[in-house]
Amino acid sequence: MTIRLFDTLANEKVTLEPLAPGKVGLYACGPTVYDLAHLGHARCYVAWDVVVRHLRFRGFEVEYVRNFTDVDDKIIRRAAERGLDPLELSRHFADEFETDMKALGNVTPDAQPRVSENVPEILRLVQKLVESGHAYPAQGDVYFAVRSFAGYGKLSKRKLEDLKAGARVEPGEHKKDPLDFALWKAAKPGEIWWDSPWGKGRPGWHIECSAMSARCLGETFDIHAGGKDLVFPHHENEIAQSEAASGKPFAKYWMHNGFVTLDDEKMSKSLGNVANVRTLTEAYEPQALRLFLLSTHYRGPINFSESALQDAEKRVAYLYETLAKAEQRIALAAVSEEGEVLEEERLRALVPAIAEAMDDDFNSAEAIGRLSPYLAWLNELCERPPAGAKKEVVRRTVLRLRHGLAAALSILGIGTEHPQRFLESFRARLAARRHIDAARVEALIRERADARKAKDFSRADALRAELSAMGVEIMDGPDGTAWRVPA
RNA sequence: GGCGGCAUCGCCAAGUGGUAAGGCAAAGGUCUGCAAAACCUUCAUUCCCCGGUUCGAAUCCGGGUGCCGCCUCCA
Repeated sequence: MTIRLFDTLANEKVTLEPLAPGKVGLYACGPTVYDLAHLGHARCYVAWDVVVRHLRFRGFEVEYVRNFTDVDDKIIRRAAERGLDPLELSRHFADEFETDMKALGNVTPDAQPRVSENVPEILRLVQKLVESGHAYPAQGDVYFAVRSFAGYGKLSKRKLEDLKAGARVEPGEHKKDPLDFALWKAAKPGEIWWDSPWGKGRPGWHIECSAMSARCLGETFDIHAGGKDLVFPHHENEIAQSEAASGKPFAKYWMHNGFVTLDDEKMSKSLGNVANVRTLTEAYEPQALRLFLLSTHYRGPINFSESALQDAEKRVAYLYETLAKAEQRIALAAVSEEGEVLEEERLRALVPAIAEAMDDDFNSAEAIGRLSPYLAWLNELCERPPAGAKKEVVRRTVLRLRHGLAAALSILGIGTEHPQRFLESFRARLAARRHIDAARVEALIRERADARKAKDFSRADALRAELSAMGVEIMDGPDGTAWRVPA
């Protein structure tokens, strides 16, 4: 088993060879917490979550670090607008962020360092860069001298000469060269500050990731991940700072995810077309949102649309209905995993099929595609078991399939909830969306049952039509009539 | 202007040299008192266009067209 991943630095798919065999350190650039998480955050952190899940599934011991940037210009500005302490504001949105991540089914990172709790580390790093001549103080600020680092541009494949055209100096900055960037910013009156050898101030934007990744994972670590928009300048600057300070390679591999677009345009705050995660998870089933995000390869762009999310909801309903059917079947009578099953080879192929799709640059779309025939098979076994097969053999096959699916689905983080409970809450969500009153539905179903018992089928059909008009589908079964709200 | 990406069925979307996954929608069938769900079948001789390389190309090369992104805060 080898894992292949697309490395931005090498600009091609490479084989993952961790620094220490069997162990992977992964640092994902976290959010700047001054507002609710948007769909772009959801896309990105679901992608890295699946990377972590899959590496763990493959037996790697993963140390997953995702920071919070909780000190920054935008936080300071937003806090000032609201008359709040900046750290109070960022703590609030960090909590909200964690709520959203949980709703999306993401695992909690092993460490979530914050800038405000790592200022001493940051200062040590800045100091080191000043002492080694890679950085210089200027009127309370400290800047990194880009031209002092030979490898600058190697990640984003840019030449210094090309960059010069776009570089600029903001009023109030004291750069010697327009390409230089701030490591430390002098505090303006009223701003949050920490003491430093250069006076009161706070960290610049890029330095925190260098300091905190080194602290959590070491000066050299395996994978650094983030959105494509961070390649330049953020990640380019991190490399410059970190490698200039340590003299060692920084991250071995760089992974970047594609953007979320809305109406085929990049979703971004400056365009004002942002969809926040909270609004979406309130309106739609979060598992469907996750399935939608994973149905496209993480490096490509993904366009958000209502219809795509509705398709995902349908598929999620099918998935959980299938799993619930299997659980019911299994619950009928105890059966052990050991013994005769139907189509042993096919059963054995399930987990490898999914895992191998994921080995190839975490191709979740391919993996989801490979799941389909197994779900159809499971439905078939539960509803129409092969005529000649022994009940125990069918049941054992269902059990093995269910366990195989559980393992495969755990890599994706989909279908991992308790099926029956999930379906109940999903139905409640759909019923609420369509203003369906469950008590009334059940009353109509009882009335229809009486009509059917009396063989008054025209009355029964009229009641079905009434339910159908409400948006309710009913299913007659041996144990009575069940109802659902189609997604 | 510099750099980069993308273009695959009505819609979404895998596939980067070996002869087009999967999902949604649609049509037919099985099942059913009738349904729903489920299952089965059908649904791109073709991958934006034009050339080229090759025994063979959606996949590689050249040209064109269209869309998008980065170069400024952004996942």
